[in-house]
Amino acid sequence: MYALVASAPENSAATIQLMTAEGILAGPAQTVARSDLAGVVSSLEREHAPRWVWDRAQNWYPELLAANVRVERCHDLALRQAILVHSAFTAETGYGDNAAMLPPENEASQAGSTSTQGSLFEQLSASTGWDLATVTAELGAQKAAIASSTHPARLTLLTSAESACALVAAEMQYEGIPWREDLHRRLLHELLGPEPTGYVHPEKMDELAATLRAALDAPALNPDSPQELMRALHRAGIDVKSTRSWELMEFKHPAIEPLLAYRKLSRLFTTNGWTWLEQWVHQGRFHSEYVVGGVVSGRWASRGGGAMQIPKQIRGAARADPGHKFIVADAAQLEPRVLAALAQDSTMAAAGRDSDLYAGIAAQGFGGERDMAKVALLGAIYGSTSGESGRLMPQLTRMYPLAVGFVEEAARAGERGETVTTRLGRSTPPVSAQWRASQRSSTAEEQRRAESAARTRGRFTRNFVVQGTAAEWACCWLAELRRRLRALPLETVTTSGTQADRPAMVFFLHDEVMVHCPDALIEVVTKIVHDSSRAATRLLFGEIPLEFPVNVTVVENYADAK
DNA sequence: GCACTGAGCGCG
DNA sequence: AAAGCGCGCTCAGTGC
Repeated sequence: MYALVASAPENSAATIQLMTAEGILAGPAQTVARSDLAGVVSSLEREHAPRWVWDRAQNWYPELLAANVRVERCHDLALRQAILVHSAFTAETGYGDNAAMLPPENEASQAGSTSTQGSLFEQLSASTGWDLATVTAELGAQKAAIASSTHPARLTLLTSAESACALVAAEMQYEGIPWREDLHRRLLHELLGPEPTGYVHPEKMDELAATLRAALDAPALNPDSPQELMRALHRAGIDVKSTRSWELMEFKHPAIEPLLAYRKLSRLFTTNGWTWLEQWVHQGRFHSEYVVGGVVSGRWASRGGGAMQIPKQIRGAARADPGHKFIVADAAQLEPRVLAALAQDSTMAAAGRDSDLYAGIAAQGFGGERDMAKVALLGAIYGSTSGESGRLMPQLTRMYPLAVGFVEEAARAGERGETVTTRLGRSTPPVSAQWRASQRSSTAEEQRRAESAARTRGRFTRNFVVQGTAAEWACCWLAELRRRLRALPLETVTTSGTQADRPAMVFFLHDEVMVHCPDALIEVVTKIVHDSSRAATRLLFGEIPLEFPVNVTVVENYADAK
């Protein structure tokens, strides 16, 4: 059973239509005031357990969660459309030409909540989501496109898992990461000094700036200005081409150390300091919005608060509640393993038989040098040509012709302007007409630039197939994890039997997931994490002679993970 | 004053 | 040791 959810003509209402899997309407559509929506959804969920179909989960689910209503499954039509529009598997179906225009994002449901940004136009357009006719037509068009595609099973899996992730993302946003404001403030005080009042810098930054100005003999220097800084460095005889820290570290000069220290503190103060704390941490939780499929490769992005760039420096402020632990799980060497599976390179798969793939590769041919094996393999996935990893490529190619050949072929296709596709069917967007035109250029200078652009695109497509398929593995892992956690019988696993005592996914970062878990459930949830990873591997690749091991640590404090 | 870009750096 | 992939955030600087 499907339950289609759409915007009613009146903005403050929704239309709900039940429909069978065969597309037959089950009863009349009902119009529900937005304020009654959660109650209606809750009772339909209990009665029919339908698959909810809506323009975007993000436009509907947050308000349901706020009313403590959760759903088992959905179709997020916008996320499915983003996949199907470009997928090579649906290229012959004509779907891309007929897809409905993407629904706007509902501003009110977003995590930022300060609502200071966003033009008047955006606020107006945000008020109208898809109506019932659009939702019905788009669902039909998507089902038809998948059914007539070259790989219906893979696209069904991908679009289902992606929709499940939309639910995961909204739930994570709602839960938030347990975040101890007092510990964060203590960390800031230790590193930066007392909280400054007004528009001044913290003590420790001012001290370092003064040391730096003295060392460079530049009393008026603003260390935040790359231009001023570059001039001052050159005057002091430090001949750098940029002021990047790795380049500065090559030089020996009394100004380098205070400059690097200043940079580090400045970054902490401006990005994750007191202002960040006030803006993003409320009632002991850090809430950020996740953007599923926000990256071309299908990885998640985040909006607001920089959830996916939390520096290691402040992870100590993430603490599990009393009686709880964080279960932090990350997939070991996910991308190299994905490459071995995609290329069906059984030699590389054999190297990954034990839990450390890099060590296995090092043992097979890099004289046991694990770091060397790692640099070489990542270089192959990123398209490195120079430096140490570039020099190691010939040896890697001799050892694993299938794996290296696979990414090389993806690179060549990208250079020719073709699209490439992940295991489950996410394709790169087509090259622009401008890009294609530039490839047929006449002058030598244009030719040189065109070749450079082609190589850049080759590195992109080379990485896309691996990073994108890794994102699909992680997406399936999350979906399986969510399903299994929901299936835990509430009364047998918690003392209080309340929603608050259930294990909750609270953070996800590409190949790592964090579950906030009551102490009594740590063993059972740890097993679920592992079971879900094995399920994800089977869903993507079937039965293959390669494991995707997951490292699990149980900690009170996120800083103690790995 | 606003929108945009580049530099720099945080994460994987 | 080197600088190859994908992002988001902040600030300085620029152009209107």
